This record gives sequence, C-alpha cells and structure tokens, in this order.
Amino acid sequence: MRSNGCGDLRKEHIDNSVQLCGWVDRRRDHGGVIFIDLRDRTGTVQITVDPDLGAEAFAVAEHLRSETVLQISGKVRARPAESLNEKLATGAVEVLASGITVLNSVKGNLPFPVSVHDEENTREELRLRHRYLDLRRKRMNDNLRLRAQTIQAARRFLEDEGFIEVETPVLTRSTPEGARDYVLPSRVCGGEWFALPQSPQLFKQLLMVGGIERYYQVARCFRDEDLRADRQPEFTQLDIEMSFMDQEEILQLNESLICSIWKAVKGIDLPRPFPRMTWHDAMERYGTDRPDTRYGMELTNVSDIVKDMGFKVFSGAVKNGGAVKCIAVPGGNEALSNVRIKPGGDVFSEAQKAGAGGLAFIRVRDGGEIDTIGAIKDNLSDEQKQELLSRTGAEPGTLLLFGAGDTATVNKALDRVRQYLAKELGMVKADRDNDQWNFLWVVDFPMFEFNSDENRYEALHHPFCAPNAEDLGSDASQWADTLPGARAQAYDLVLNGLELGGGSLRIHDSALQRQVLQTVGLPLEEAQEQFGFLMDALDVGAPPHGGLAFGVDRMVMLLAGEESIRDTIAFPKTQQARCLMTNAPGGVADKQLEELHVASTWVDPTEEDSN
RNA sequence: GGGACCGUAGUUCAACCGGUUAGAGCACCGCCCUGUCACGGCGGAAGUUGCGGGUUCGAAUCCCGUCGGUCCCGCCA
Repeated sequence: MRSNGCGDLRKEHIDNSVQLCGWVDRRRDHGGVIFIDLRDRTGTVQITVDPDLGAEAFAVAEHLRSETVLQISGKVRARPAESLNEKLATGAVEVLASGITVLNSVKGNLPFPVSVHDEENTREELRLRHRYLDLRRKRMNDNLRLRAQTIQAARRFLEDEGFIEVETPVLTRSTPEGARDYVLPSRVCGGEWFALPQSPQLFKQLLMVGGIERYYQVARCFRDEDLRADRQPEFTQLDIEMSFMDQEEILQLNESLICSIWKAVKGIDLPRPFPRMTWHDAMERYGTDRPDTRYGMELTNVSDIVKDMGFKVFSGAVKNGGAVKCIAVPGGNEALSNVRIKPGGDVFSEAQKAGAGGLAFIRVRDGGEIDTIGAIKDNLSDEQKQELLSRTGAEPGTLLLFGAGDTATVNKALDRVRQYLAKELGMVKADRDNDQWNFLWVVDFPMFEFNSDENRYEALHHPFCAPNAEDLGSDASQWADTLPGARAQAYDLVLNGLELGGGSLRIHDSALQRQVLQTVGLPLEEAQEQFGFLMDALDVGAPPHGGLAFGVDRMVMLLAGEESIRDTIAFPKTQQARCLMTNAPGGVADKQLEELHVASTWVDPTEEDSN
C-alpha cells in the first residue's frame, strides 16, 4: 500500500513518486492550497494539495479532518527556500498529492485530540477508556517502542551469554507467604484451584536442576494486592537464573546486562563498577533499603549524644530501645520556614504520613549558635551542641531535622522527608528531565524479619534465599539457632531510589531448605505438601544456583522518564484493578460457574438493605 | 480497610464569600483566504456542572451519600 514512511522522506527522495499511508495530524486550508500533515509510525510529512495540479485530490482534501486515515500518491519535491520547516525532520521536502484515498474516516467527535501539538493533560480515565487512541499519541507510541527496545537489548545480551528463554506455567499452584494469589477454579479437578504465579521463582530453580544452567524469561507475574503508581496486578519481570556462579559473578554479569541495555536504549556508557552498600549501612545512612544516592542529606545517628539529655522526647526514645536521627538540610534555614516544619506544615506532614509523632528541628546560625525550641536548647550542653554540629557537618544556614522514636519509624519518616525535600529544594530534576543514573547494589540483606504481630519470622526476600555460610556455620544441628540472625546472600539493584530488581543465591541443600521453611513457621508436613517437589529436586543433584529478576515496567518507566508504570504498559488497569476499555472484570454465565463447581457469595452492597 | 485530591461543552480549563442567560482556548459545522506548518479572518452550534438527596428565596459553589479516577497509608516474600 505504501512505498515509504512519512517520516523517512528527505532531499534525496526529491522527484520520487511515492505512496504514503497514515493519519491526518493536521490540515491547513488556505482556500487555494491545502497542506496536510500526514503521520505514521515513522513521523510526519507535509502533503501539499494544489487545485491546479490535482483537482480530484483537492476535492477530497477540502473536507478532511484530523485522524482520517489516508493513502496518498504523489511526487516528492523540494520546498520553496522560504518555507523550509526546521522543526520537522522531513521539513526540507513535501509531497505534491496527485491522488488521495480515504481509507477510513472519523465519525463524530474524537474523545480527545491525538496530535503531538495537543498532548495536554488529558484525564487518565479518558485515556484508559479509549486506550487505542491514546496509544496513537506520540508519547505512548514512543514508550511502547522504548519498551520493546529495552527487552530486545536484554534478549540480545543474554542470548549472547548463552542464556535461553524458557516459558514456565501460568496455571500453577498457590503457595503460602508472599502476596495474595490470583486464583482460578479447575473445572476438571472439582474443588481444586490454580493460582497465577507471583513469579516463576520455583520453576526457574527447577530448570537449574534440569541442567539448563542459564535461563531467562520475560515473564508475566500476578499479585492480587492494592495498586500504586508503580504496581499493577499483572506486571512483567525479566527473570534470570544461572548455575555455578557465585554472587560476585552474578552481580558482574548483571551489571553488564544493565550497561548494554542503557547503551542500546539511551546511548549511555554507565560507569562501572556499580557502587555497593550493605543493607545495614543503607538502613543506617538512608533509612531505607533502596537509597536514592543522587543527593546527600544522609541520616546521622545522634542517639548517643542525646541519650541522657533532659529533653524526654529524645532521651526517652533511646531509653526505649529506639533512636534519634537527623538530616542536615544545607541552606534549610533560608529555604524552609518554621510554618513548613511545624505541625500542619508540608514537611511536617510528610514525616507524619510515615508514622512519626513529630519533627524536631535546630537552626544553625552564624558562629554556630543554635535556634530551636526551649526544651531542646535548655537541655543541650555546649559539648553536646558541638558534637551535634561536627557530626552532622552543619554550617551556619543549615537546618537540622530530627526524628525520635522506634528505629523503624524514625528511618521511615526521615527517609520520606529526605526524598520530599530533595524534590522541593530542586536537588533532583523532574523525572521527565532526569539524566542522572545512580545505580547501587544493596547487599547482605538479613534472611528474616521478626513479625511481632504474628510472633514469627518472615522471609525478607523469600524462603529460598541461601544464608551467608559464615553466619550459618557448618554444624547443621545448630542451624535452627544460627539461621534467624543470619544474613542472606541476597542483593537488590537500586536506581535513583527505586528497586529495579533483586535476587539471591538459592538454597540447594534440602535439609537447609527444610530448616528455613520451619523457621518461617511452616510445619514439616505442610512444607512437604507444598514444596515436596522442590526438596525432592534438591536431592537429585541440584547445582549451586542463583539469579535475580528485574521489574521491566519500572525499568522502562525510568528510561522513559515517566512517573507511572501505566504509561509503559499498553493496556493497564486502574487503581481498582479494572480495565476501563474492556470493562474487565465482568460477570460470567451461571452455567460457567456450575461447570467450575463454584458459587458466588457476593452481595451487591447497594441492594443489601432491601433484605 | 483508611486518609487526601479531582469530576463543569467533544476536550483543556475558568466562573471570588451562594446571586443576571455557566464563560474562554482548541476541536466541530458554515463562509472567506495560493506557502502555511499549533496558519489566519468572520460567523455558528455545542452543558441534566458525574449521579442522588439535603440546606436555601436562590447551589457548579455549602452539607450528606454514591459512582468513577488519581496519589498515599495498610498490603505488596
């Protein structure tokens, strides 16, 4: 149907007869001559329709609207010297139309404009309802191309390294721990249920037992949890697993992978090696396991300085086993008024949202004088003051913001305040303009976290991570005691404060695997019932193995400078996990439910009262 | 499950502390215009202010409920 792409035409095509297909981006009617911007996936070119040089085409062109689908035949010619368009890649030429065929027209009003010139803030609800139109817009079209490039670059790298892509089941079984499963009734096996995979974790380990040695998969994963800007109920992981590799080798290989993706997609040579930080340091210095290292304002622990002071908020926190930490905001005295850091202020409420009771502050004035509430000032000795200033590196003009309480809450609150201030004070560029790529490996995660509500240990990562051998010790009879406090051979790749991926070395010893499952509170019989196949597999010569998985949606989001993974997914769901275009989920016929041996107990709350 | 914000013409927005016939840009329709490129000029049509209720002489505006969307907390190994 066409000889060239609209956006491909250049001077060298002058005098060529061409056929083009595409959409009317815009039409400019000068009464005598009509210009049409014709757009296809390659770009836009100007079509000129002259009544003297194509009367039939002119008659059609007179009534064209935006987004009409056209086939155009004509001749490429140079534009007059005074009407070159430097803003357009094809701006040196135009196509003089001899024939215009309308392939399809737009009936009624468009739900929203498509042209790049009209890409204003369209309500996302509308974009999702008419996603096919939204995808036609440059922004989404570009994002999907960028996504394909990203995946393509990963595939090329991994294939070159001897990895093969293996598909794993989408119909699988539910496992305890982790997120809520999407569940699917079995028609054939009445009363039994499939679950959609939260990740291919166990299957990829079994592929290692199966001698694949190097596996990857662009895998769809499913988790029935509430949504966020960076969380969808179905999402895509670049899932990788390999045998006979230690942690260092795995990190190196994945750095190479990331570098080749960034090179292919952004043309950037990332500096190597990526910095590393232990989980413990990350929590201590940033209050989070995924620090954004693009800016400073690290957390300083001042618990020891204030542990005995008269200001009970501080000393009490330390006495109760908590901590007092602070962040130093350079120039904060100038930039942040008291109104903003006191109750009701925007900075204060950030801390509050993270569960903090308050946000104490000290303003450092000229000559190291401090300005703060009396309760702090009156209870701080000169020595303590000096120590505070030197440890935080505070200079005149610096604002110190303090969190006090249990350590987890303090970390959470100050992490949140730190991120908020970085944006507020312009320490990071807007996502759209970001050109800083601060990768960071966070290593040495703890194996477990104690859940005080349920009075048991939970796997921080998942219960298949291999513990650090030193922490575990060689005496298997001691594992029940050494395991809970052990570090895992687990690692996360963090980019600009977002978790891009994570993984670990896996347990390849069935006895150790049983012990870990017991530690997270799974009785032996249940472990056998749920994971017997895994333990059996480990007993037939499982190789040492490990791997990781990257969040493809997030990676593309960062590469595209978007703030939501919905803008990297062709057909995403809303926060209510609904598709506004197809209106899924929807009802099914009673007969279908019968066949599945399922009855619904759902009661429409709006009709509940009538009973 | 909880907190916050949003919903006005096809669309993007406006309409102060409740007060004439709810306005504007773009899009749409008609007319004019032979070098524009987010063309320009003149004119026109277009609204159950998401929906339901309440307060009031009077509601887009205030209150309650509800539906939908977004952000966040919980949740997400």
